Amino acid sequence: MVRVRFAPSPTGMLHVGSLRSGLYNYLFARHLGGTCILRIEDTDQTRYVEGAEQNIFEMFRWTGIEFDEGPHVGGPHGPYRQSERTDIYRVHAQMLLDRGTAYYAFDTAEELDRMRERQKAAGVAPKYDRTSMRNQFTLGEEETRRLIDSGTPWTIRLFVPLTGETRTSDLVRGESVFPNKTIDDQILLKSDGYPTYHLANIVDDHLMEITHVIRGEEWLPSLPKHVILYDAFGWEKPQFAHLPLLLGPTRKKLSKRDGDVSVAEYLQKGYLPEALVNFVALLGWNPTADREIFTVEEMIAMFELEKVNKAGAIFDLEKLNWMNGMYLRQMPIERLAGDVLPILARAGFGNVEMIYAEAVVDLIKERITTLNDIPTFADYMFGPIRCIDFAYAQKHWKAGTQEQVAEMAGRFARLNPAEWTVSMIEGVVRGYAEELGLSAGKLIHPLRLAITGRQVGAGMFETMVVLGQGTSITRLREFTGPAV
RNA sequence: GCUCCCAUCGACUAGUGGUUAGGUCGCCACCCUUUCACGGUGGUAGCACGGGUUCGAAUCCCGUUGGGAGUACCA
Repeated sequence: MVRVRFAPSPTGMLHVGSLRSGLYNYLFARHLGGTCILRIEDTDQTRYVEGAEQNIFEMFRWTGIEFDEGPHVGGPHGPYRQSERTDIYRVHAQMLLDRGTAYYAFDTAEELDRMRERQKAAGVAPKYDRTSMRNQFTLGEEETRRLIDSGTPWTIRLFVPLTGETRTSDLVRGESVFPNKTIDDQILLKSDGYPTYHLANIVDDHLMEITHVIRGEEWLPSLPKHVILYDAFGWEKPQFAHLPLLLGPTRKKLSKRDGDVSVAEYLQKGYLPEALVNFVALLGWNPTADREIFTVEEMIAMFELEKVNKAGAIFDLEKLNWMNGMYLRQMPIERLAGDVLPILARAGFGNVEMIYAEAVVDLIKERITTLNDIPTFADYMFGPIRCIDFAYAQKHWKAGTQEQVAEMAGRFARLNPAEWTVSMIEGVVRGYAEELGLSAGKLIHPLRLAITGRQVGAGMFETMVVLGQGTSITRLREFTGPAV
């Protein structure tokens, strides 16, 4: 039985890269009928951000990705918050101490800084120097005991052999070999009693019976440390799969500098969760080259780690926008209208009827990229015209136009309410155009101008139907040409 | 600097020795048309470079170059 985990640290809003990692874990587990767990890695007291954990839960709920075990749902391997497991890590650190694969160190931050400066000056790679720093080996057992008993702050470091090499294996990248002399004696237990990622992660993955570790490529360089740790404990290793990074436009790891990187921002901007998930899924994984749009169910059915790419992928907003538009057009209208009411309210259009919102969304959904575009794209559907496209007005509002518009308003008024349909309105306009010997466009543009104030919009007759007979006629009668 | 990873159109990718190197986004043109979109059609553009291996390399090997990640008592 396959068990995977998504293990974010609550240090900020959930990142789109994290969303993808979580998604891949979820797809992988569901594909194989396994279990996907959520573990909160909150071992850094200094970076803890209030509300971050809540944001993780909320964003995954928004995207529909569910975890089988986690702090929010419980499970047989809890607690799922590392800050609640500190005793476990301490016991395991002691196990390593007993086996001689870890040791006490007493160096202060300043001493370590000086060590790195010396190494840098000497042109050597920065790495903890076991032979010259203050630790169990240089101080001796007795002094070590005395320091600990006297309350001197201490840490526990991983003992990495100076010779030999460590081999790693990765499902997407294959085998790699790391010279042991380049691997640092990583701190496992910090002086504040909390574990570092490396210890907590290995211990929890083992205790939680994780079979596959699927995580970002930024962890690849520390994989040998993890391999050494598993061996030090004498534990069987899970399989590893390091995912290609999500990149910004400059090909560097996607970060805040590159714009919106948190899932919450895309929610706020009116993107549909289905579109975001679909988009992010295809960054680094491709089930088949002839399709772009997939439901989560389809992705689950097709997901394979073997099809995950090695190279990083740029997060391209243009394609996300296109994809969101695709989803917008195929989404059930009721669902969209429900989402759009709060957006309208925020834009100052309160008291909009659900049925009316549905009609407007249906009218313009082909022309917008996100739901947030609605209040600005079609403000005239929710209140009086706010602005007039002057160039458009100049082009289509000529001498005599006023009278033609008035005539059409009169004819529209003669339609009974049941006749307020696209075909009837169109009939009136085209009929009148024929009488005048004009192309219909000569009349439609003035109509559009008087009713919407701008050039770009949905079909004119459809717009008038949604807007209603009374409002349409009123606008035609009250419009007296572009203000000068 | 050191360690590791990576390399197909501008972007996301298909391709696992023999293809006119395919698809999608973007861009351009045309069609549809009351505008803008949608939709349809066509087009633009790519195997980083150099050596091998092979009858034959985008595909395999080596090197170069380029890019990235890591190098914390952060994850």
